[in-house]
Amino acid sequence: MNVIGVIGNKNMSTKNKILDSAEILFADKGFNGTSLREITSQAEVNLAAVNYHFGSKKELIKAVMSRYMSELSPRLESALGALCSNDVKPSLIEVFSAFIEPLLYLNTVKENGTSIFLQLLGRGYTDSQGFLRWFLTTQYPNVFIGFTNAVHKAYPELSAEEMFWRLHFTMGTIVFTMSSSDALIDIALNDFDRQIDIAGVIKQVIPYVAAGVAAPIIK
Amino acid sequence: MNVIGVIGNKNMSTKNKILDSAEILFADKGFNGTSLREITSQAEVNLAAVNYHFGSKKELIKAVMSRYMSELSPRLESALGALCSNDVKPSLIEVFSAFIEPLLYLNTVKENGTSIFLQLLGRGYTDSQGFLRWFLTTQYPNVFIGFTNAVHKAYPELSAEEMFWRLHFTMGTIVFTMSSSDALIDIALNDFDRQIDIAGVIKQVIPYVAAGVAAPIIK
DNA sequence: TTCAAATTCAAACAAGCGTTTAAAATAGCT
DNA sequence: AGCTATTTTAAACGCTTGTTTGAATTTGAA
Repeated sequence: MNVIGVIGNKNMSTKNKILDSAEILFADKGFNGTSLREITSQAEVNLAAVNYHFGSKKELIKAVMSRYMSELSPRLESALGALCSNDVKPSLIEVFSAFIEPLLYLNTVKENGTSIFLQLLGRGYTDSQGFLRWFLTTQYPNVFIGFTNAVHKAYPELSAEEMFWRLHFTMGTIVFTMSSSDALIDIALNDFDRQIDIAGVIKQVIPYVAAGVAAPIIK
Repeated sequence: MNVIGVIGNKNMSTKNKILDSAEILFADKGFNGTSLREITSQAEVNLAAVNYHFGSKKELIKAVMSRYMSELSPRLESALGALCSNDVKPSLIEVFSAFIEPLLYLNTVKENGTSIFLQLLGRGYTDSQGFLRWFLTTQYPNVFIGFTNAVHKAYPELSAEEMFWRLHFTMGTIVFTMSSSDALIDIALNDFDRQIDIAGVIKQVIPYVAAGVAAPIIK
């Protein structure tokens, strides 16, 4: 039994049926690219149900993201906080590895939850002209603060400006990779005959972003 | 006088007026997010002109990209080819730096050309479910081959699969950063009182991606 | 100048969008 | 069972989308 919604259960609420269908379609085709009619017909509910239960499409998008963020945010905060609370200086690999457990936890909450969430995150940064970015940074600021603090502890020589850019590069790497992870995993399967899952992609990306953030400071 | 279009010239062709308006709107709001009516009214041409001159919106998108790729592709090929033709092993910094001159050349071809092109590239990878990615990889395969060869020469220990992932991470970093570069440059201006331009962003990103690709191989 | 080709134009098309409405159905409490 | 509040439903709303049409206009060579 899932915490988020109930898969394949015909007795679940209209609200959750909509959320479950919406998140998959949003992840696949973007927020702008998915219509309410697609969502409601896949969820097998009436078209008007979205506006009845959520008010508008924009509020539905927020609700889809909040369902994941409410699970992720506290776990991420405590994992990052733990790195900063003791006296030993963490490595950047450790900082980025702090994301693994909370992110993979989403897989136990919902089938493919990790992948869906990261794809949604990617969509949110490119679709809809940044309104979702605003929503996340204002609604869950502690995640960003905790992350910044952890990176600063691991690499104090990095100036605020350099850290700003490198964290955004990192965000870009993760978000872009995940928003096209399905296609990339397909290519990897064809070209290298290697079955890879979302955890495998995360394992590949962490050394990359850790090295990027740790790059020598340019003069 | 610009190679691509003519800025502020009332005597330019309808076709170029459409292309000039379209690329800016596409870069700013994405392909799906920009309507033909926005394009034609900003270009001060009739709505039907797009379908008359280009056939469809999809063909217009291709034409916008092709105008830049035809300038960029040969310069990129020769810059990357030069790295591979002699006997000295290039550093990864050199490989990525090979992109700078061809990319900045787009600025001489069109005002803000570099920034616009990179934003369009970012849009193309997330909007429209990857049809533009297909278009670019099939239409300009030599750029990808040259890049792969150059990276292999700089870092031969990297397996094909690891290189595949790291190049896609790199692509993600660049493309994502550039598709939101306007917002990022604004934030940098507010938070650090630093005027930064697209060339400045490129300078920041190269050490990052070079270090990422050069990261130690995971076991 | 004439005439055919190329281009521009206003208008309309069919289709899809998010949202609203008011009636019908259901659920939950007394 | 009866009544109220909640939820579901079909239909329509007003608007925007990409595309097409056919007539008006401009262009360029003979």
